[in-house]
Amino acid sequence: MYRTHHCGAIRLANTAEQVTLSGWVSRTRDKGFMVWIDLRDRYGITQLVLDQERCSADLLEAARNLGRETVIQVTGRVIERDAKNASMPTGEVEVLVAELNVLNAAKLPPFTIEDQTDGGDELRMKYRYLDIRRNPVKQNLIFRHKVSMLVRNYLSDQGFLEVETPYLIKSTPEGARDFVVPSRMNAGQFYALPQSPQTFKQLLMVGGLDKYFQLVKCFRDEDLRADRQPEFTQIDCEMSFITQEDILNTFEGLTAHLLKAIHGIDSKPFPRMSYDEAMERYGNDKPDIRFGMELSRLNALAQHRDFEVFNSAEYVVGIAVPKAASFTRKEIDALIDWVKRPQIGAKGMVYVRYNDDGSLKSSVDKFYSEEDLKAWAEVTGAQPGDLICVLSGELAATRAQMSALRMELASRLNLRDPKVFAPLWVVDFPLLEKDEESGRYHAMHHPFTAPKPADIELLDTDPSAVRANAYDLVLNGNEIGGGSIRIHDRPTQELMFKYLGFSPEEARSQFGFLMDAFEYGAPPHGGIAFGLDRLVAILGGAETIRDFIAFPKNNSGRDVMIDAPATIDQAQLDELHLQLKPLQS
RNA sequence: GGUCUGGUAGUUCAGUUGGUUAGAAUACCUGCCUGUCACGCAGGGGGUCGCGGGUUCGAGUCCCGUCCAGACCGCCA
Repeated sequence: MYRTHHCGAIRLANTAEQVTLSGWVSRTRDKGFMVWIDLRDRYGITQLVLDQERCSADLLEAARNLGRETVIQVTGRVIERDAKNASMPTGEVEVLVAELNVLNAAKLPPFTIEDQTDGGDELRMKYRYLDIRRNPVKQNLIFRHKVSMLVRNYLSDQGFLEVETPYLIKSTPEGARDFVVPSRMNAGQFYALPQSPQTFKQLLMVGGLDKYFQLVKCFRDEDLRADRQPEFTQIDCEMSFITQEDILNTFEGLTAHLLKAIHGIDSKPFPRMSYDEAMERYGNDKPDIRFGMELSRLNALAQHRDFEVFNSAEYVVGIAVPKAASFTRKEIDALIDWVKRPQIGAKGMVYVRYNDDGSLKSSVDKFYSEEDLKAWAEVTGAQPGDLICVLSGELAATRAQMSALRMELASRLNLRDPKVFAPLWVVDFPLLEKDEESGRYHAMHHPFTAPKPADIELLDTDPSAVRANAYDLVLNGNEIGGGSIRIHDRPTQELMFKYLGFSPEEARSQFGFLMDAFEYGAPPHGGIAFGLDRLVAILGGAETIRDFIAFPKNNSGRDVMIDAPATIDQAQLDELHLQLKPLQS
């Protein structure tokens, strides 16, 4: 028997019991006459003690020579400590070691296995199995398990069935790039890994399962970000015989349940905002509504003066930055440089200091009177002590710039409180989005999304005005879920593919199975999918999702621990009927 | 595909205007230490300054290229 107790389990009540513990040597404190060892396992740390009087010289010597992370088993008696440590759960007791058994030696780890490790990210990823021994990472994985179980139990209680769908499916050109898998048995043919189980869950509805969910891996071969991995987990859901209202209520219920269970927060009802309103007020379809600084259109007030930059702009927009009038000239210049970086792309920034004494001072005083500036302040809601930032230019680009500036300033001013959770439904998304390069329309959500019935006639006249029964759930400025009511009849789906530029043949070869299914009694249905990794990270109060994934990929999509991806040998290539082009060098 | 930041001891970092033998902390090793818990004290070992080229009397430092890492833009139906 390796152990009678876990390392986090022993208390004063166990005093005088003989116990056997197994775990890792976290730290030894060697006073010569006496040695303490912090023995660690998943459940906690128990202090072991050995000394000259109560232990043999050999045993003491063996204990002094234990290196960090050695796996040991000890047997001994639980005793009350002379000097207690109130900061740890097992701090009132220790185990007086009678037997010590080294189960496995350990090389010196490349970084310290401590909550505050000295290891950098790259090293931690390379030795992720050591990183996972650290409390912060371990706790994140435990937290993720907790969220997953809350989701599973909640949805199961609501009558949802978890059904697995295949990972080896078919590539489709729409949407994200697919990861492909060559087929050995079918020369020259490839599977694709699913970007989502979208069509399968719709077919489960046609199959009459009524309510489906799955915690499922999805794969997208696109560039990574701090919050984006090539393989990620979705909470994928679909329901039959429902309206958009039913879906919003059901998953508002799920999300509120999580917020209540994890943070004790009552969050219902979630506010709702149309896509158009979100864009107008925040310049963004996933606004962080924990703070203000809403966008105000200043065209009417700022144009028709002598300031050509504004006069020639499609859109002039301002925000009131609370208590920022005290920014120094240097700080404001730095801010202007920030918005002018290529990533943001603004040409410049006009600012107005609304001083505490009520006076207004701007970078464009030459063109605007104090009366003018006062009007800007009224529209933006600026108070004395605030700073008004104004950008101008083409509508979509300027909105994006101002949205980025708003988020940046909120971060700098600590307005994004990680303890506050502000969920928001964004609804009435446009059905189609014009791709400026190709001039083609593509589905904003996906091609199975139903247009709002009232807008269908606009498809021919004004495609970008057609709204969809599509919705996103936004939490603190992050899109954590998105879904739609689906098309469930063949003619509408064919029409949609036509508008998206599919030939009838392309539509049939790629999605014929789905449209065939629609002809055999497909129920009205719709659904939603949550990004579990991101949801867990946000609920856990973190920015990056990587620490909530046991074995994440790095920025370049590499697993630096197993060193993947990697080449395969010629025999494997031959078997798969693949021939590699020479690599460019 | 692009922009930016970084790469110096096992690790995290500092390294001034280009100038003597490249430092600190921590980790590690040795010794000491009668209640430690980030134990303490004393001593010690440890460097291809990512790689290649260039400028220079002289390069960790400047220039060019390249590789790696990170953040972001594009991309992510």
